[in-house]
Amino acid sequence: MKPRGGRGGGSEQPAVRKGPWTAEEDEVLLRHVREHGPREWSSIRSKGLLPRTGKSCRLRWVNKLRPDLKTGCKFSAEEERVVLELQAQFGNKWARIATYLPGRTDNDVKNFWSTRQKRLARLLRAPMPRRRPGKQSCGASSSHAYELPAPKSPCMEMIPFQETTTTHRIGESSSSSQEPTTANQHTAAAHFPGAYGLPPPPIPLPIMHAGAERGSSGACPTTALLLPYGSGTGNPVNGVDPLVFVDPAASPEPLEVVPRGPFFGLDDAYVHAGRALHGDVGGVRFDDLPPETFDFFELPHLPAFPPPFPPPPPSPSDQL
DNA sequence: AAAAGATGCAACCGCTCCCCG
DNA sequence: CCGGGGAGCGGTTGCATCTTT
Repeated sequence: MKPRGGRGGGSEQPAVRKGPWTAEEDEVLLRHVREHGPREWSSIRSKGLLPRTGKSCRLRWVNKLRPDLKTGCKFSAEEERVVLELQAQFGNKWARIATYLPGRTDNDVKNFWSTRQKRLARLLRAPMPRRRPGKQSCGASSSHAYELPAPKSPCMEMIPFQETTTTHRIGESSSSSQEPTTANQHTAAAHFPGAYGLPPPPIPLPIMHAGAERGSSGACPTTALLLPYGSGTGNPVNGVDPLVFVDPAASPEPLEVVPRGPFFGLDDAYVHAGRALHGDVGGVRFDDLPPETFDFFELPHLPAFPPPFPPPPPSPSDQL
């Protein structure tokens, strides 16, 4: 795709400033929005109001200065659930997903998802390439992934989300030609046929507790010799296999279903079982669980169809 | 207490879409 | 109809902060 040459072609503007915004810049930007609305971003620079690009101004407004933003609070369980369901349905359409979450921006959703993805990848014993020593690139220099002791799969970094990144594309005649590409970026390399069939190692798995603080403090609560096991039977509603714990030493039979949560979009039909064992976990969020909790989750199979979701609500206030 | 690692988030970049002349 | 430019979106990166060792 050829770059649009004339971009920023005003050219006689002061040098574009990048990096963190100052309070003064915010104030100027807010004033502009008050006077002109959240439009005409480019004019901010062309008028010499700020040495920022229109894109930068727009981003600052959308992500930080908009008055209706929920800043500084983590995603609630409900928000988390919505993100998961919508991601499964729409794919990485963060802006679209964000329209269902008042006060959240596409960047918020994107970051939330990314964080979650990284954590799951790590928890599944697929160490993400360290960012400090070099930029991450799945598989590109995959030596890290191959350091895995277990015969899992190469490049498992993206595995945890195969089910979701793929889900929405099945049966979705997407209007966006970019979706499959995006999906492939995450899932193609994550093709790991062996992982689904591999029995997990016999390592104690902590029992989840609602409200448990997140963190890898290792302060995991009680543990039990419960291992995750994909039932392979499929979710009757959305096609996603439930996560089932089994104790292979005692019995090959599934012991319990992992309580629903925001994790893999499990259907409510599977929630009650978890509640029966662990109490009501409806409010448990991904962040609330000890990472070890997920260490040996088996991955659900791909759903056959994207779950339904109601039509988008009226667009939130992008205006003042 | 210090160092190393992990995490979360703000911001930038590249690309596409869409409107307008 | 076509091309230019603005706006928007998704992916990526940099860095400050928090946590763990």
